[in-house]
Amino acid sequence: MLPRDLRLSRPDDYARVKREGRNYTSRLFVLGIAPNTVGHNRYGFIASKRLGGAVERNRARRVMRACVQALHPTLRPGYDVTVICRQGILSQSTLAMIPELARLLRQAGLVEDASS
RNA sequence: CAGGGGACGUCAGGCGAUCGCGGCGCUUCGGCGCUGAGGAAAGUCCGCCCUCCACAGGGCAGCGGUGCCGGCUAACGGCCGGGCGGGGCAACCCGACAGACAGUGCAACAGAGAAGUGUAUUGCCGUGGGGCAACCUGCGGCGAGGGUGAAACGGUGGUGUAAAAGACCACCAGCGGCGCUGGUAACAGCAUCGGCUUGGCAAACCUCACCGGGAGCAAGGCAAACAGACGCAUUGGGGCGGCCCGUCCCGCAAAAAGCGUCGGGUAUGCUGCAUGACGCGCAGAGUAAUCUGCGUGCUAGAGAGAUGAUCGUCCGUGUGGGCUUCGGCCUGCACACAGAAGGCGGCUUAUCGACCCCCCUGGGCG
RNA sequence: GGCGACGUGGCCAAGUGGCAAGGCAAAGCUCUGCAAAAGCUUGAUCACCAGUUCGAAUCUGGUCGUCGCCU
Repeated sequence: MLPRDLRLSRPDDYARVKREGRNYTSRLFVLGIAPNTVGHNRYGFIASKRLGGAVERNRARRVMRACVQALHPTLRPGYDVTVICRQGILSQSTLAMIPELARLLRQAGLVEDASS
């Protein structure tokens, strides 16, 4: 799913989302969303050092990517999205996270009305 | 059988399905094929390769490191073998293991005295004085006994004496010198002599021997972008991160180039970036570390960072529940430490466990 | 990824081999009708684990944590 085109790569991109975007928070995630001009969505994933070592942080990012992969076809294009995980994500199963992330995206208005 | 030790150790769940990710190759641009984390990838504690500082030279000072002997290695603070010391009944394990008669220094408190051929209002002995006595006190000798301390200036027995003492003697321990034997050496054994004892701390300064130029892949190179000001010069200026030698660069008409200071700007692309002191197998040399030869293999290369998600099945261990004909069966859960970022050799630290081989001690049976 | 510095009561900190200063804060007591101020008292695994030493916050090695720098 996420080839390189669909990922945020520059530090400036993350800073722009943090500065201009809107935030949506749940128990496991913090979403930052800002419109972009590239015509499709781009995603970035943040796992802080509070989660643990490199194994835990890489694991958290992979799980977040798997969730976004499942939801990406239903989303409205043209936005930069950052997903920040909070503590406790490593003890949750992936299948339980997808509805929670979908609820946040719907709250942000990114879910296509037709497909939902 | 129980407990324990060693080791070159080996492994780190296996197989399969669907949806996906990085790299390489092919492509009819739909896709297809191959391949994709570790023993520690970790900590960054050592040693190198590599890159830049022109070359990376010598000496002095300083700083840092290493420190029994021999060997291995590209090198090492690593490894192997040996010696010495310590621990264990043993197999075996552990050791920053040079020098304290080159010098300087340190030892709180307690204690008479803490290293100085030093030590006295505890004590022992002789003797004088006072007192009925217990006892008090002057002088002299002593360092054995008691006591303090982490540590008190050899031990035992005897001679000796008023009482004592290496004051003297015998044996023992320890120190030093010379010699012989074994060993490449560290060292060990033996013999002899000496003064009779000269302690501890060098992970205190230090001495001796040896080693080390500095910085690091965000090194460095190419391209792109941005692009100013000032200063520097003939018995000159600057570099080689201290000094000297030596050597190099620039300049000696100007300009350019160079160097320095300040300011501005910048994480954009490519490269460095993976065939190497490489892995595996066999044979040989060596006690071993290791080396040599032959054959064979190519084995991650990202750039906010690729291994994930959902399942099936099998095996092992632990644990909960149910059934049981006590052999087991069914089912649920859990199953280590941990993720490459230039590469390599080590060390250290983390780690649920499983397996192979060798050895020691104790018990039982034959 | 690389390089470097630092961990001492709740906070700021001195101490560099010999019973761990000081200030702020906190609690208790004195003083007061009550408070404030003042005075007195109380409190430390010296980040952790080993080693050297008679003796370690200090010296040495390792572990953990925090912070800074790189063009």
